[in-house]
Amino acid sequence: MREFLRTKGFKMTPQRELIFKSFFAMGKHVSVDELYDKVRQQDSSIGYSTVWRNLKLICKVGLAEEVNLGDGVTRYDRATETPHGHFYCIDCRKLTEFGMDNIVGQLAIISRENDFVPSGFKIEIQGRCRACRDKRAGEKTTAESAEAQRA
Amino acid sequence: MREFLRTKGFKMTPQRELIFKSFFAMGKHVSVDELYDKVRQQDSSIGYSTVWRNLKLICKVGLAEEVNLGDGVTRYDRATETPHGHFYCIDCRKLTEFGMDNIVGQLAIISRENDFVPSGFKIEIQGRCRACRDKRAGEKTTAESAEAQRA
DNA sequence: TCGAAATTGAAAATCGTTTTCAATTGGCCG
DNA sequence: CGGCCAATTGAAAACGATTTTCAATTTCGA
Ligand SMILES: [Mn+2]
Ligand SMILES: [Mn+2]
Ligand SMILES: [Zn+2]
Ligand SMILES: [Zn+2]
Repeated sequence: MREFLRTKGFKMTPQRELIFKSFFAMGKHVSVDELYDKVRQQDSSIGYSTVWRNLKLICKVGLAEEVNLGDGVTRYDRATETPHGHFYCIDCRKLTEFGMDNIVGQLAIISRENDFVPSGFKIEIQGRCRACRDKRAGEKTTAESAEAQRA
Repeated sequence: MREFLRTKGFKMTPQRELIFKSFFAMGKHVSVDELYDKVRQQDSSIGYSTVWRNLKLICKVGLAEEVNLGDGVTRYDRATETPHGHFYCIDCRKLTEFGMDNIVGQLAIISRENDFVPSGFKIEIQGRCRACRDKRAGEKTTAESAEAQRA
């Protein structure tokens, strides 16, 4: 890692090392805050901006990319060998992944047909995960059928 | 329109009427600022928050939906009969649309296979549009081949 | 017409992101 | 080894789009 960064003109520091390690140790779709908290457990002197900057760096060198779901927080997703799409539960906001190898071909075709040179594909499927559907079903029978405020 | 809103429990006002009219008269993917400017040309007394609130309302009643591209501004896209995806040019940030009827079937299948009940699909293809590619080509030959700063 | 509920506009509050700046550190060079 | 310069860090402030607050006004059904 140190070497990898050096070739790109970046230096290694204790903070950076801890941040990188922690990021890759955590699950996918990590927010700055989440990583900040995590890192703080090891070294409470690390600043927020350092975490943020290194997350940006991780993206810049191609090891991750930002995921934006319109809910106000940017999440960082480790780069994967094969592209994947996201299921975004509109209730619990959990992200789940799925492969999209079969679809990528079609997206490439569509791009070509539209004289567009693609560099990346994003597929997001919104809906409800099993857990939230079950929870809803339970609540609906129990509670009144009045207006359920739009989640 | 007035009637449509009334049935949903909303009132009509001069401001609202102008905002709705203007929104649907403008092209797709309108931001609050853009609509605000547009509306102001007709009635310079309308407040920013009123425009914002009505844009939200338009979404709430299903006539449009927010589009988030991670560039900091939320855009509002008129609801279309058939779902469509977006080409997002990483140079000029222009959005172009494409139909995705053929792909929706597959996304539905993928969802079912993953025990996820979908309510919406989003496909975003990032890359470069023809205009920006041509522009780049021109610049590259003219200028030096030094490090092109990552756009 | 009356009044409750919705709407409006200005201003302020939010809040995640990004920048600033002085101090510190990493690592290449001699 | 030192020394030096660019990179990095941390705290704090700046940003900026979004959202809320609140008093005043308006809508529309009873
Ligand atoms: Mn992912
Ligand atoms: Mn669109
Ligand atoms: Zn869920
Ligand atoms: Zn372009």
